[in-house]
Amino acid sequence: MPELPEMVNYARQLSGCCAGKTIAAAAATRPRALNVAPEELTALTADRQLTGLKTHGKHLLLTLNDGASLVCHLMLDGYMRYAAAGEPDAAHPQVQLTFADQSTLGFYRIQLGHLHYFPTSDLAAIADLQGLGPDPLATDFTPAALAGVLRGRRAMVKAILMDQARLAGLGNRYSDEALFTALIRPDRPVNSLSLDDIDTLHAAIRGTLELAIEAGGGAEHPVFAGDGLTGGARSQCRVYGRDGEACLVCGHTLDVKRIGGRNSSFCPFCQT
DNA sequence: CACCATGTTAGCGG
DNA sequence: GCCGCTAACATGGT
Repeated sequence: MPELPEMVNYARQLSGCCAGKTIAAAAATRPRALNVAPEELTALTADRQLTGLKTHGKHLLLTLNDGASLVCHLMLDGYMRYAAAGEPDAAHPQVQLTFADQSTLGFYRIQLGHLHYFPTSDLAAIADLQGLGPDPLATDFTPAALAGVLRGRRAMVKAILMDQARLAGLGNRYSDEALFTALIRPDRPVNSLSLDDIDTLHAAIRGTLELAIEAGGGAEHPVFAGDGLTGGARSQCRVYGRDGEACLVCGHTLDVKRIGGRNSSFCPFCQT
Protein backbone atom coordinates (compact mmCIF):
# COMPACT_ATOMS: atom_id res chain seq x y z
CA MET A 1 0.00 0.00 0.00
CA PRO A 2 2.53 2.64 0.88
CA GLU A 3 3.49 4.41 -2.34
CA LEU A 4 5.30 7.69 -2.85
CA PRO A 5 2.74 10.04 -1.22
CA GLU A 6 2.55 7.87 1.90
CA MET A 7 6.33 7.85 2.26
CA VAL A 8 6.57 11.62 1.73
CA ASN A 9 3.92 12.01 4.41
CA TYR A 10 6.00 9.87 6.77
CA ALA A 11 9.02 12.04 6.06
CA ARG A 12 7.03 15.18 6.83
CA GLN A 13 5.25 13.95 9.94
CA LEU A 14 8.31 12.27 11.41
CA SER A 15 10.45 15.34 10.74
CA GLY A 16 8.17 17.18 13.14
CA CYS A 17 8.32 14.36 15.70
CA CYS A 18 11.89 13.18 15.82
CA ALA A 19 14.25 15.18 13.65
CA GLY A 20 17.11 16.34 15.85
CA LYS A 21 16.63 13.62 18.44
CA THR A 22 19.47 11.42 19.61
CA ILE A 23 19.16 7.66 19.21
CA ALA A 24 19.81 5.63 22.38
CA ALA A 25 19.13 2.07 21.24
CA ALA A 26 17.70 -0.14 18.52
CA ALA A 27 15.82 -3.41 19.00
CA ALA A 28 14.36 -5.97 16.62
CA THR A 29 12.08 -8.95 17.13
CA ARG A 30 12.47 -9.65 13.45
CA PRO A 31 16.19 -9.49 12.67
CA ARG A 32 15.51 -10.55 9.07
CA ALA A 33 14.23 -7.01 8.43
CA LEU A 34 17.71 -5.66 9.15
CA ASN A 35 20.98 -6.00 7.25
CA VAL A 36 23.03 -6.04 10.47
CA ALA A 37 22.50 -7.82 13.80
CA PRO A 38 20.17 -5.95 16.19
CA GLU A 39 22.91 -5.33 18.73
CA GLU A 40 25.17 -4.13 15.96
CA LEU A 41 22.49 -1.67 14.87
CA THR A 42 22.44 -0.24 18.38
CA ALA A 43 26.23 0.04 18.37
CA LEU A 44 26.17 1.75 14.96
CA THR A 45 23.43 4.24 15.80
CA ALA A 46 23.68 4.93 19.54
CA ASP A 47 24.41 8.57 20.39
CA ARG A 48 23.90 9.60 16.77
CA GLN A 49 21.49 12.36 16.01
CA LEU A 50 18.66 11.85 13.50
CA THR A 51 19.32 14.81 11.24
CA GLY A 52 16.69 14.43 8.56
CA LEU A 53 14.17 12.36 6.65
CA LYS A 54 13.88 12.24 2.90
CA THR A 55 12.45 9.97 0.25
CA HIS A 56 13.23 8.51 -3.12
CA GLY A 57 10.19 6.79 -4.59
CA LYS A 58 8.86 4.39 -1.97
CA HIS A 59 12.07 4.45 0.08
CA LEU A 60 12.48 6.56 3.21
CA LEU A 61 15.97 7.68 4.27
CA LEU A 62 16.73 8.60 7.85
CA THR A 63 20.05 10.43 7.88
CA LEU A 64 22.36 10.48 10.89
CA ASN A 65 24.81 13.18 11.93
CA ASP A 66 27.82 10.89 11.41
CA GLY A 67 27.02 10.60 7.71
CA ALA A 68 25.33 7.19 7.94
CA SER A 69 21.71 6.50 7.07
CA LEU A 70 18.88 4.08 7.65
CA VAL A 71 16.82 3.13 4.60
CA CYS A 72 13.29 1.87 5.08
CA HIS A 73 10.93 0.15 2.66
CA LEU A 74 7.51 -0.85 3.99
CA MET A 75 6.53 -3.19 1.12
CA LEU A 76 2.97 -4.51 1.34
CA ASP A 77 1.49 -3.23 4.55
CA GLY A 78 4.26 -2.09 6.82
CA TYR A 79 3.76 1.09 8.80
CA MET A 80 5.64 3.34 11.20
CA ARG A 81 4.57 5.00 14.42
CA TYR A 82 6.14 7.55 16.70
CA ALA A 83 5.28 7.43 20.40
CA ALA A 84 6.17 9.90 23.13
CA ALA A 85 7.80 8.56 26.30
CA GLY A 86 5.43 6.36 28.29
CA GLU A 87 2.69 6.28 25.65
CA PRO A 88 0.94 2.91 25.64
CA ASP A 89 1.48 0.90 22.47
CA ALA A 90 -1.04 -1.79 21.54
CA ALA A 91 0.84 -3.34 18.63
CA HIS A 92 4.30 -4.86 18.82
CA PRO A 93 6.90 -3.21 16.61
CA GLN A 94 9.25 -5.58 14.79
CA VAL A 95 11.96 -2.96 14.83
CA GLN A 96 12.12 -0.05 17.23
CA LEU A 97 14.41 2.92 17.71
CA THR A 98 14.46 4.44 21.18
CA PHE A 99 15.58 8.04 21.50
CA ALA A 100 17.45 9.55 24.42
CA ASP A 101 14.24 11.12 25.76
CA GLN A 102 12.61 7.64 25.75
CA SER A 103 10.30 8.44 22.86
CA THR A 104 10.23 5.70 20.20
CA LEU A 105 9.92 5.14 16.49
CA GLY A 106 8.43 1.72 15.72
CA PHE A 107 8.35 -0.23 12.47
CA TYR A 108 5.40 -2.62 12.21
CA ARG A 109 4.50 -5.51 9.88
CA ILE A 110 7.69 -5.28 7.91
CA GLN A 111 7.78 -9.02 7.23
CA LEU A 112 8.53 -8.22 3.63
CA GLY A 113 9.89 -4.74 4.23
CA HIS A 114 13.16 -3.74 5.84
CA LEU A 115 15.24 -1.18 7.66
CA HIS A 116 18.79 -1.21 6.34
CA TYR A 117 21.87 0.50 7.72
CA PHE A 118 24.35 2.16 5.37
CA PRO A 119 27.53 4.00 6.42
CA THR A 120 26.75 6.72 3.87
CA SER A 121 23.91 9.12 3.10
CA ASP A 122 24.96 9.47 -0.53
CA LEU A 123 21.97 8.26 -2.52
CA ALA A 124 24.21 7.06 -5.34
CA ALA A 125 26.18 4.85 -2.94
CA ILE A 126 23.24 3.09 -1.27
CA ALA A 127 22.66 -0.39 -2.66
CA ASP A 128 18.91 -0.39 -2.00
CA LEU A 129 18.50 2.62 -4.29
CA GLN A 130 20.67 1.37 -7.14
CA GLY A 131 18.75 0.74 -10.30
CA LEU A 132 15.74 2.82 -9.34
CA GLY A 133 14.29 5.19 -11.90
CA PRO A 134 13.84 8.92 -11.26
CA ASP A 135 11.54 10.17 -8.52
CA PRO A 136 8.57 11.75 -10.35
CA LEU A 137 8.56 14.78 -8.04
CA ALA A 138 12.24 15.59 -8.62
CA THR A 139 12.75 18.95 -10.33
CA ASP A 140 14.51 17.32 -13.26
CA PHE A 141 11.61 14.96 -13.93
CA THR A 142 10.31 16.91 -16.91
CA PRO A 143 7.93 15.78 -19.66
CA ALA A 144 11.05 15.13 -21.72
CA ALA A 145 12.39 12.91 -18.93
CA LEU A 146 9.15 10.92 -18.95
CA ALA A 147 9.39 10.61 -22.72
CA GLY A 148 12.90 9.25 -22.23
CA VAL A 149 11.64 6.66 -19.76
CA LEU A 150 8.97 5.52 -22.22
CA ARG A 151 10.99 5.73 -25.42
CA GLY A 152 11.33 2.62 -27.52
CA ARG A 153 9.01 0.46 -25.42
CA ARG A 154 5.99 -1.52 -26.48
CA ALA A 155 4.69 -2.63 -23.09
CA MET A 156 1.39 -1.47 -21.65
CA VAL A 157 1.80 2.01 -20.18
CA LYS A 158 0.67 0.99 -16.69
CA ALA A 159 3.29 -1.77 -16.49
CA ILE A 160 5.99 0.81 -17.21
CA LEU A 161 4.60 3.32 -14.70
CA MET A 162 4.73 0.68 -11.95
CA ASP A 163 8.23 -0.52 -12.88
CA GLN A 164 10.45 0.97 -10.17
CA ALA A 165 13.50 0.69 -12.41
CA ARG A 166 11.91 3.18 -14.80
CA LEU A 167 9.98 5.43 -12.42
CA ALA A 168 10.29 5.22 -8.64
CA GLY A 169 7.22 5.64 -6.48
CA LEU A 170 4.07 4.67 -8.36
CA GLY A 171 2.19 1.54 -7.31
CA ASN A 172 -1.16 0.14 -8.33
CA ARG A 173 -3.22 2.88 -6.80
CA TYR A 174 -1.55 6.05 -7.99
CA SER A 175 -0.80 4.69 -11.46
CA ASP A 176 -4.52 3.93 -11.89
CA GLU A 177 -5.42 7.42 -10.65
CA ALA A 178 -2.85 9.19 -12.82
CA LEU A 179 -3.96 7.33 -15.95
CA PHE A 180 -7.58 8.23 -15.25
CA THR A 181 -6.63 11.89 -14.85
CA ALA A 182 -4.66 11.70 -18.10
CA LEU A 183 -7.63 10.00 -19.88
CA ILE A 184 -5.29 7.20 -21.02
CA ARG A 185 -6.19 3.52 -20.84
CA PRO A 186 -3.77 1.48 -18.70
CA ASP A 187 -3.34 -1.09 -21.48
CA ARG A 188 -2.24 1.41 -24.14
CA PRO A 189 1.09 0.30 -25.62
CA VAL A 190 3.63 2.94 -24.73
CA ASN A 191 4.68 3.39 -28.36
CA SER A 192 1.16 4.49 -29.24
CA LEU A 193 1.36 7.58 -27.01
CA SER A 194 1.78 10.95 -28.73
CA LEU A 195 4.00 13.69 -27.31
CA ASP A 196 0.81 15.44 -26.21
CA ASP A 197 -0.26 12.26 -24.42
CA ILE A 198 3.08 12.16 -22.62
CA ASP A 199 2.79 15.82 -21.57
CA THR A 200 -0.70 15.13 -20.24
CA LEU A 201 0.48 11.99 -18.43
CA HIS A 202 3.38 13.86 -16.87
CA ALA A 203 1.09 16.55 -15.50
CA ALA A 204 -1.36 13.89 -14.28
CA ILE A 205 1.34 11.98 -12.41
CA ARG A 206 2.62 15.13 -10.72
CA GLY A 207 -0.85 16.43 -9.95
CA THR A 208 -2.10 13.13 -8.54
CA LEU A 209 0.91 12.70 -6.26
CA GLU A 210 0.94 16.32 -5.04
CA LEU A 211 -2.77 16.27 -4.28
CA ALA A 212 -2.39 13.05 -2.29
CA ILE A 213 0.58 14.40 -0.36
CA GLU A 214 -1.25 17.58 0.61
CA ALA A 215 -4.14 15.43 1.86
CA GLY A 216 -1.77 13.46 4.10
CA GLY A 217 -1.36 10.37 1.95
CA GLY A 218 -3.50 7.26 2.15
CA ALA A 219 -1.88 5.35 5.03
CA GLU A 220 -4.21 3.42 7.33
CA HIS A 221 -2.43 4.21 10.57
CA PRO A 222 -1.78 7.64 12.11
CA VAL A 223 1.92 8.45 12.49
CA PHE A 224 1.53 9.62 16.10
CA ALA A 225 -1.22 10.08 18.67
CA GLY A 226 -3.37 13.03 17.63
CA ASP A 227 -2.24 12.91 13.98
CA GLY A 228 -5.29 14.31 12.22
CA LEU A 229 -3.81 14.58 8.73
CA THR A 230 -2.48 11.16 7.73
CA GLY A 231 -4.93 9.12 5.64
CA GLY A 232 -6.77 12.06 4.13
CA ALA A 233 -6.01 10.92 0.60
CA ARG A 234 -8.01 7.72 0.95
CA SER A 235 -11.19 9.55 -0.07
CA GLN A 236 -9.54 10.84 -3.27
CA CYS A 237 -9.68 7.56 -5.21
CA ARG A 238 -11.66 7.95 -8.39
CA VAL A 239 -10.94 4.61 -10.08
CA TYR A 240 -8.62 2.50 -7.88
CA GLY A 241 -10.61 -0.42 -6.49
CA ARG A 242 -13.88 0.98 -7.86
CA ASP A 243 -14.36 -1.38 -10.80
CA GLY A 244 -18.01 -2.24 -11.29
CA GLU A 245 -19.02 1.14 -9.89
CA ALA A 246 -19.98 4.21 -11.90
CA CYS A 247 -17.37 6.57 -13.33
CA LEU A 248 -17.56 9.81 -11.39
CA VAL A 249 -17.24 11.78 -14.63
CA CYS A 250 -19.48 10.01 -17.18
CA GLY A 251 -21.41 7.42 -15.19
CA HIS A 252 -20.17 4.50 -17.31
CA THR A 253 -19.36 1.32 -15.36
CA LEU A 254 -15.66 1.16 -14.53
CA ASP A 255 -13.87 -1.80 -16.12
CA VAL A 256 -11.02 -3.91 -14.72
CA LYS A 257 -8.12 -5.60 -16.45
CA ARG A 258 -5.19 -7.60 -15.17
CA ILE A 259 -1.88 -5.89 -15.98
CA GLY A 260 1.45 -6.96 -14.61
CA GLY A 261 -0.32 -9.31 -12.20
CA ARG A 262 -2.35 -6.40 -10.78
CA ASN A 263 -5.95 -5.37 -11.24
CA SER A 264 -6.24 -2.10 -13.09
CA SER A 265 -9.48 -0.16 -12.84
CA PHE A 266 -10.35 2.35 -15.53
CA CYS A 267 -13.22 3.99 -17.35
CA PRO A 268 -13.63 2.41 -20.81
CA PHE A 269 -15.43 5.56 -21.98
CA CYS A 270 -13.28 8.42 -20.60
CA GLN A 271 -9.93 6.73 -21.05
CA THR A 272 -8.67 6.03 -24.54
C1' DC B 1 -11.80 -22.44 4.59
C1' DA B 2 -10.04 -20.61 0.13
C1' DC B 3 -8.88 -16.73 -2.12
C1' DC B 4 -7.43 -12.15 -3.02
C1' DA B 5 -5.08 -7.75 -2.16
C1' DT B 6 -0.61 -5.26 -1.55
C1' DG B 7 5.33 -4.64 -3.73
C1' DT B 8 9.30 -6.81 -5.23
C1' DT B 9 12.28 -10.15 -7.22
C1' DA B 10 13.53 -14.24 -9.79
C1' DG B 11 12.77 -17.29 -13.33
C1' DC B 12 10.51 -19.10 -17.52
C1' DG B 13 8.77 -19.10 -22.26
C1' DG B 14 7.31 -16.54 -26.49
C1' DG C 1 16.62 -7.76 -25.05
C1' DC C 2 11.86 -7.13 -24.39
C1' DC C 3 7.51 -8.58 -22.66
C1' DG C 4 4.05 -10.97 -20.05
C1' DC C 5 3.25 -14.38 -16.80
C1' DT C 6 3.95 -17.07 -12.38
C1' DA C 7 5.60 -18.15 -7.86
C1' DA C 8 7.33 -16.78 -3.57
C1' DC C 9 7.37 -13.98 0.52
C1' DA C 10 3.42 -12.46 5.05
C1' DT C 11 -0.72 -11.04 6.63
C1' DG C 12 -5.46 -9.43 7.11
C1' DG C 13 -9.94 -9.13 5.05
C1' DT C 14 -13.84 -11.24 2.71
